[in-house]
Amino acid sequence: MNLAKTYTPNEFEPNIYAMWESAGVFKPTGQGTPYSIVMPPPNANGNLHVGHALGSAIQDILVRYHRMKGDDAVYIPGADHAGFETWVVYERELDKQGKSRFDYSRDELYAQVWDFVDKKRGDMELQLRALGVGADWDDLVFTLDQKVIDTVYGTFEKMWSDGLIYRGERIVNFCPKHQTSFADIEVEYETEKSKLWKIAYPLLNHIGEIVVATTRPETMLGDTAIAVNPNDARYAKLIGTKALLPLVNREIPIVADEYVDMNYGTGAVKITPAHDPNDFEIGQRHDLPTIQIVDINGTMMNVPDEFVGLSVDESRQRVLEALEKEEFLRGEESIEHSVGHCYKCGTVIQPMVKEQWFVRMQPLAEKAIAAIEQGEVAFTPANKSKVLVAYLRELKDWNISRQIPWGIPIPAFQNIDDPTDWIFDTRVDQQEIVVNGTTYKREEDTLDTWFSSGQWPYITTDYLSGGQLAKFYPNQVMETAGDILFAWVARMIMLGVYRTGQVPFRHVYLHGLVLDEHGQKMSKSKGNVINPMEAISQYGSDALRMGIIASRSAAQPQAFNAGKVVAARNFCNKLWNIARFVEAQVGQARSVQLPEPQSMADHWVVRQLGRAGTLIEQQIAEYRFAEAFETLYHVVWDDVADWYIEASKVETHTDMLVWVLDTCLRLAHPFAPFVTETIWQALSWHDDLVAQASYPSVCAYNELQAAEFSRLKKLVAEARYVMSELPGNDRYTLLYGDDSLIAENTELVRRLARLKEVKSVDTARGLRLAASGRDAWLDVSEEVLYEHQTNLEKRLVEARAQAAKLQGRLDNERYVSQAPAHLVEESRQQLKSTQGLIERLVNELDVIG
RNA sequence: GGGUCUUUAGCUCAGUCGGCUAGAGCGCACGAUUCACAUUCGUGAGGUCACAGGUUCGAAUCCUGUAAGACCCACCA
Repeated sequence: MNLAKTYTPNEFEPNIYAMWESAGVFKPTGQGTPYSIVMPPPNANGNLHVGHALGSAIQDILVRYHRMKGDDAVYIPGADHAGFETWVVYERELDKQGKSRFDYSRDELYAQVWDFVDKKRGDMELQLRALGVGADWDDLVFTLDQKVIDTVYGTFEKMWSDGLIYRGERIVNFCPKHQTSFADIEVEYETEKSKLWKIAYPLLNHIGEIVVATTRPETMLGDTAIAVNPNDARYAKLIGTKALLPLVNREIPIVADEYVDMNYGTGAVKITPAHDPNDFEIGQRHDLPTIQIVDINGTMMNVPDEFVGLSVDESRQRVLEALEKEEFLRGEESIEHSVGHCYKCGTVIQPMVKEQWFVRMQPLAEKAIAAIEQGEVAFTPANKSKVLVAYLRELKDWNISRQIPWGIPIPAFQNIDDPTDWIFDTRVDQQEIVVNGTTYKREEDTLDTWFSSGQWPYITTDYLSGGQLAKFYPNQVMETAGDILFAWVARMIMLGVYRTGQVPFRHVYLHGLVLDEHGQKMSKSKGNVINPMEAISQYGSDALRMGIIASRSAAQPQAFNAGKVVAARNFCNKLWNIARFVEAQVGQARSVQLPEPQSMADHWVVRQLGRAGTLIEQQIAEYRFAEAFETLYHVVWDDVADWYIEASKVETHTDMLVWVLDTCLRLAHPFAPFVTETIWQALSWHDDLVAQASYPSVCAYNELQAAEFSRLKKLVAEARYVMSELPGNDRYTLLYGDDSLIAENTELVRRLARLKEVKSVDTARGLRLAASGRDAWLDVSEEVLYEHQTNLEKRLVEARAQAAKLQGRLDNERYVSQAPAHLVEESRQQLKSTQGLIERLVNELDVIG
């Protein structure tokens, strides 16, 4: 025997992977329809999490399946430099060494992080291999590879000349801890309890005061106006006049702006253009000065001496105290409002005015919306298309500047003599360049990671340069996590359409968040993180793959279920043992041919495997992976192992056994690549690898023969059931009369039903197996027969209820006239067979009674 | 404020176009077991499909509303 007695995945999985790689099975064959999936590049700064196990299992199933179907399939792997994410990790490392980013230049830091990531990246790639990911490693793209940077710069230049990229002074989301700005999408809002303070500003041209309401009193130090609604009668005559800003004693105008809600607060709003997005816009409309009062460290500047250098929170307290003392406070009110936080460190985001690079989004979004609405990209689940379009419609300009050293440098230079003169240039390794006698200095910011990863499909396939993989663009499927629909999928569609004129992929499949076993979100701080590598060492890679896709539907946040992983491990063990049985029967070296079914069990198993194969194809085509796996699980376990293998112990047809196992291995391969390959290799029936084999061939069978076996199964099941209801554990004899199905299969029936004996009799006696409708009895004693009477009565009641229900349905004229004819016919047949059952049960009770 | 999703067995979840007695895994109960596998085999119990209406010959499935929960978006100072 080549197959060991026990199934021990950890002993063979690494070798199997090495075998695939050295045989080059993951390379596109150049034959067939191109089928491509590009891996969402995992962050190169750490370990894979369980979400990767789910995503990569689905991606790998699709690619392996399509390869077996004869497509020219490729799975392009990647690694993400993950700009800000990695920077956060590295900054922590610096912190541990007692260093800070300010101890080094941008170029030095870039080099350090490069080394750091280079070390980490290998781990991630090994982990993907452990998951069985059949990716074409030679085509791996790292998001800082030269070709990525070249393409990204090409896009930047095109956008620049198309007027889609501009540099502007805007309110940006700024994290004072990480000292960088963010895109809107990177800010996490949380609802917090706070207070709405009312502050009196003395009027200059009238007697009295105007009271404003604010949640951020400290920002009053930067106020440059008060705004009221133009239709607000209360303030009408104040419009155009001035008020005095308390504590600062600055004269500020009272302006009218539609933005102000008359019904909220006092109807008068203090305007701080430098630190609030709405105030900034009002400031633009009314030509107000912008005074920055919070610096990049989150401390106060440009304010009266007593507040300079205070943090925002301290400043709030001191301002309130001062206002109280000078009697400007006019009350406070408890409210709830949402506050933006840095999604990495939780620090409160400070909106502040900065000059940054922005992408004009609406021209890009419009084209993406059109493509989505025309169905050029399909979504699973389908509703996500609507959700994405709604997002795109509201999309505002995108801040792509990041004040961190780790990332792709922004390819722009500024005239040292004219700050408004910017030029595009890719010589970002030089701090200064001279163009036509003018000196320009480098922009020190880097690009938002999503700006480059948003171009992933056409970069990885070398589509723009027309490389070897160009035919794989657009990709067939983008499989990724549902929570990056906006951040990534949206940008890939927009940039793909912009740069290539076509959508980057035909289908988007989104998987949901994997929660812990109790349905809670996993997090390091809760300590409930499931490590996929531990699951692999415990149960095997195949088991994790199947266990994690089982019972899971698209984009649904669902708990990790270790029970499913165990069940999948047991399934692998079942496959293993089917193979061991077959090996023992037929040996290792032999050829696999399309067999000719002989016994009715042969015909039946051919039918079952054929049906399952077709069903799995449909289910994969509809992205129903959990159901496809369930189909596989049941055909292998229930049909093949529990019935066909058992039947073959009575009558062995070796060619058929070989074909059945071969078919199971092919069907199972996309789901359980390691164990199927291990068996395939151990048996030596083929010279190739199952990873390169084709999807199972269909084998002809006779439906009548297959149906005969189904009838036999029914008889066996009834015999088992009736015997389990009988007292004691005796083995019974089955008696049969004029019944050729039993007569021709006495040994099969005896063995499957665990009977003592199966023999023919002239006169009926004992307990009739009524349900299966065969001419068969269990040879039981009078007492047992009598005890069994109640069971028969119970079944008779059930059968009569069923018959009444069917009769009622058929008596309903509207059912008969309006329901589809085949359903009506089906009901008639059911009624007939139920009536037959009732008759047999009544006879049986007569005999006993 | 707007939107998306979820609610089915003790637990975690499937259930496609509305159509057989609503399924799976785990768990539970009873039984088996030298002959591929205790990572096994057989049998069974367990469900008011969240709730209330409606449409239909027929609803877990479609419509309306209610409740509970999850998530996303949004500038309400």
